[in-house]
Amino acid sequence: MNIEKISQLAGVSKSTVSRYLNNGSVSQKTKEKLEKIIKAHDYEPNRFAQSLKAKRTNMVGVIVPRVDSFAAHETFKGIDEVIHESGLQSIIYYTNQDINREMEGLKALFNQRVDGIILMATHMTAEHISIINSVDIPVVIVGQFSEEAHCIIHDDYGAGRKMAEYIAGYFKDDVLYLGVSSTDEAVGVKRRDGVLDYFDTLGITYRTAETSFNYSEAFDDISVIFETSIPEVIICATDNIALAALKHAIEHGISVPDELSITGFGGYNTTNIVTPTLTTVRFGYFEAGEKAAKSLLKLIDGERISMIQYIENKLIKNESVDKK
Amino acid sequence: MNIEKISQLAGVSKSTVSRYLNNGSVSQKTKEKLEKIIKAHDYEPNRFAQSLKAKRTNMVGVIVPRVDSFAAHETFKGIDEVIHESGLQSIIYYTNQDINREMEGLKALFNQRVDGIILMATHMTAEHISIINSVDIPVVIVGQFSEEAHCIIHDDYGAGRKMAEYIAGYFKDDVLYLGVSSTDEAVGVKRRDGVLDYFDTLGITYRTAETSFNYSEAFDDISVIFETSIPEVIICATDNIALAALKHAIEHGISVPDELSITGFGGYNTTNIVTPTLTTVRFGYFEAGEKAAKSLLKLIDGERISMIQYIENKLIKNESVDKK
DNA sequence: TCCTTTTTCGGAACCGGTTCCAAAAAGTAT
DNA sequence: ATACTTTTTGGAACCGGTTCCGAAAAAGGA
Repeated sequence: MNIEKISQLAGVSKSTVSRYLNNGSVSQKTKEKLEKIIKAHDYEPNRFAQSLKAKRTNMVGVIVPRVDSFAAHETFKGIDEVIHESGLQSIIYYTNQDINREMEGLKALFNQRVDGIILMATHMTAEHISIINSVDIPVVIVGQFSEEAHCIIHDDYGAGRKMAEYIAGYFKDDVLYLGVSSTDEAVGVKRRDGVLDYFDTLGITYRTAETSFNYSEAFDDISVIFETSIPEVIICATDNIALAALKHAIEHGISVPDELSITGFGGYNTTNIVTPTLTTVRFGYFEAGEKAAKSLLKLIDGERISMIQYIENKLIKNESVDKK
Repeated sequence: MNIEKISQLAGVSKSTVSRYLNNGSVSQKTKEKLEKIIKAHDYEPNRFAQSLKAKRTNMVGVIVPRVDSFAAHETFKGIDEVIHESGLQSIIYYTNQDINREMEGLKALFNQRVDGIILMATHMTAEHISIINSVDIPVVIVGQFSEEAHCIIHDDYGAGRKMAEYIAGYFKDDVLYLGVSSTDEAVGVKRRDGVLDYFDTLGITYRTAETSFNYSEAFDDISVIFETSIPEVIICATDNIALAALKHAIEHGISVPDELSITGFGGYNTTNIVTPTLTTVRFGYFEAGEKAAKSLLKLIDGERISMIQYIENKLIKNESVDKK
């Protein structure tokens, strides 16, 4: 079934059917006739033929570094919900955290003629920017910051500060901040600075250390750190790291939160499953995904939007902090 | 840049360029000439134009009920890896566990002219089958069984049996099997029967109860069950349920595994994060995804494959069982 | 060298839509 | 009824490829 056959059945021309299907500048009579025939044969126009001549392909590309993290999931769900509701399709380009495949993905999706791309970036490089500029379709970055692209980011500095304020209410010293590499601008730098700047203004003394995003690597690092001395409170840059710290503490009979308080960042589901439940900052991952998709749709429609949009987060006061 | 321009630059006809791009029945000389020109302008053929005339769209549809479970993730990763390596694109149709959207997805993806569909089904209904039959492209179902469709399934019965054998080595009575609704054929029926059939042959006495896949609902159900009496060992139909049981035990000062042994099924990452680590059966989710994708590609190429393929699983002996 | 076979190539139709333009029909005002 | 405006419609070109078919060129054989 194609537009030609429909037009023959209705006794009109192809162009009339096409017009009916799109803007609809068609008389009431033909409209009704076509509606009936199209429904009867449940005809749907061929997307490829449509996309060939028309500008829009009604597909958006989503570049996803991983799918096995809470943050990535939630963000993806937010994106998909908006895209799906708008009647578009999302094409996933999965990179398995390989930053080179992010570049590939940008090019490949552009060549696919998607209408726009959402990039869940691991971190931004100059090469990213240059490809994004060379690709003349809208691109929205979610989760990482860049001055030269539209991006949706979490208020990591604010999150750090919230946590610092909360911790400062109970502890004045012997704080350990366990961060990640500062190659990650959002988590490694902003989040850390949010915490430490506030401690600095209050004159709270702290130590810092660095580990990996990976659970087992973090676990090993923590074992080494705790060998020398165990702090009163450890502020971990991610929930995963905090979970590793918790695991270590339980294994070594260190009571949490009585002897050691632990906090994370993220608001992962697992933080409510472990015992004690983990104090953390919950980020609006889902909202970020939604906003990214909505922003992309606006850009596709030619609207102008602000280059940076922030997503709120919230301190979740759970059991892993000693509220003495 | 399009095929016409390339052909003009090379001084040959469109058809020659097309032939070069596809089967390649072109003389060595023109081959080299075209290669150079195409590389110089980094030309890539328009997929929509290609798909219009040619049969294959080089896109496969993947219907995904959820992305926030370990099982779904791993399966998806397996699928994506194979699809991506084969130079195809996967279009995700996310259903958010709404079974009606699975039907929608089948129709929508078919209308999109994808070459084939992988369905990560929640459970199979007659309607599924009828749609799958009406859609005349290959469909592979992963994770659920149906006699009338190609499917990749986990050996749930075998997994149940393995666990039963292991548990039977330490416990002879006071076993609780906490299952899920038998509307879920794989988990609710097969997995349960694998456990209970073996217990029956050995004459081991047990109780059974039923709960939900959902962590919090399971948690509430467990609280009710444990009010009357606490068994020596609880075999939970999923890791999530087992985690809920563990949580309850820890909260109520029930020592695991000394007073209560707990097991799950799934092999989720979280089972190694909690303390004690959880004894479970690890399913080959990633392999299932891979096999589903490979099978689909074969079907697309017109090969015949067997209707049912099983994926192996493995008992993981962790700390949550009392090996007295 | 001539004939036959094989390989390479170009022309044209086609895939299923969209869009522009001019013609036809309908509506309105005089 | 006529002239003018607006709405509706059909024809044809086009999007960027693929594919069939027959012609031309190259290769092989006698």
